[in-house]
Amino acid sequence: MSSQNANLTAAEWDVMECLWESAPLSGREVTEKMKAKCGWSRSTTLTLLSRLEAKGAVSGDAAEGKKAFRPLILREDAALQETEDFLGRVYKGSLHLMVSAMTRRQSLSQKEIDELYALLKGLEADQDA
Amino acid sequence: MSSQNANLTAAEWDVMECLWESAPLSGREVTEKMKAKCGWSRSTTLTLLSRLEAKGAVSGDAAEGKKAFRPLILREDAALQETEDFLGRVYKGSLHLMVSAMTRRQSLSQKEIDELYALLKGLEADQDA
DNA sequence: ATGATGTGATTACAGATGTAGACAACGAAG
DNA sequence: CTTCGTTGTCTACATCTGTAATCACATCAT
Repeated sequence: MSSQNANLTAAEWDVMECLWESAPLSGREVTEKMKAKCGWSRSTTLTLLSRLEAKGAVSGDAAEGKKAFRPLILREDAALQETEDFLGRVYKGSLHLMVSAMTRRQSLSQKEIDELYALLKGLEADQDA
Repeated sequence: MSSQNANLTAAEWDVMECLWESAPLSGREVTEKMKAKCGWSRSTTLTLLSRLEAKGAVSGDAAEGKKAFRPLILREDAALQETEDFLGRVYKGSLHLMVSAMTRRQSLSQKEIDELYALLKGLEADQDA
C-alpha cells in the first residue's frame, strides 16, 4: 500500500466513532450501536473490533469473560494522520489549495466560509498579541 | 465498499497526475514517467491505465496500434469528490472542524494560515461587493 | 446434569488494490 | 520470410476490506 500509516478504513472509523463517543463499551454495546448505525451483524462488528485491536487502535481488556473495549488512540490523532495523507495525495499537501478548489466549485456554504474566516481571524489576532 | 463514488486509489492518483500534467501521452511515456516517479514496472503502469480506462477516468484512443491516453475527468472534480468523502468520514463534513483540529495540533505552518486567511478575506470582500 | 444463552475467536469469501510476469499481435530490420 | 522490439492484454497473486456464518466456551436457568 502506498500510505501504510496504519490509517483506519471507513468501516473502522465507524467503529471507532462508537468508542470515542462513550469510553469503555462491552462487545454487546458496540454490536448494538453498529447494528443501529449501519445495520451490521454482530460478527461484522466483532471482526472489526479484533482488527482494530490487532492494529493497536483499541484495547479489549477481558475481565471475567467479558471484554471492555476502549480506544487507544485519540480521534484527533487519527484524524490528523488521515488529513495529512489526504492533503498530500490530493492537494500536494496544501490546505490552501484545497480550500480554494472548494470555493471555486461552490462546494462550501457561506456558513462554512464564515466560520472558517472567524477561526482564522482569531488565529491572526493571537499571533499579533 | 462504503464510499463507492468511484474514487481513485492512491496508485491511480499517481497515474492521473501524469496525465493531468501533460495531455495525451503514449503508453510508453506514461510508463517511463511512472518508472521514474515511483519505480513501477511497465506492467504495473499499464494495468493501472486499464483500470482507469474501465473506470472511465481516462481514454485510450488507439490510432494504428498505439494508444493515446488522456484524462477524461478533471483533476478538480476528482479532488472534490475525494474531499467530500474525506471530510464526511473524518470531520463530519465540516471543513471548519478540520482546520481547527489542524491548528490545535500545530499541523499548519504560519505560511499556510496566512495564505488561507488571505483567501478567505478575499471571499468575504467579494460577498460584500 | 442439561440445554439455552451470551460472548469472543476462527474461518470464509468476494471484491478491491498493488504489483508484475507471460503472452499475443504488429511493424521494423535484416 | 524470420527475427526482434514495441505495445497492449491476460493472468497471477498477495494483501486489504467489507461482511458474516460457524464454532467453542462459559454461564444461567431448569
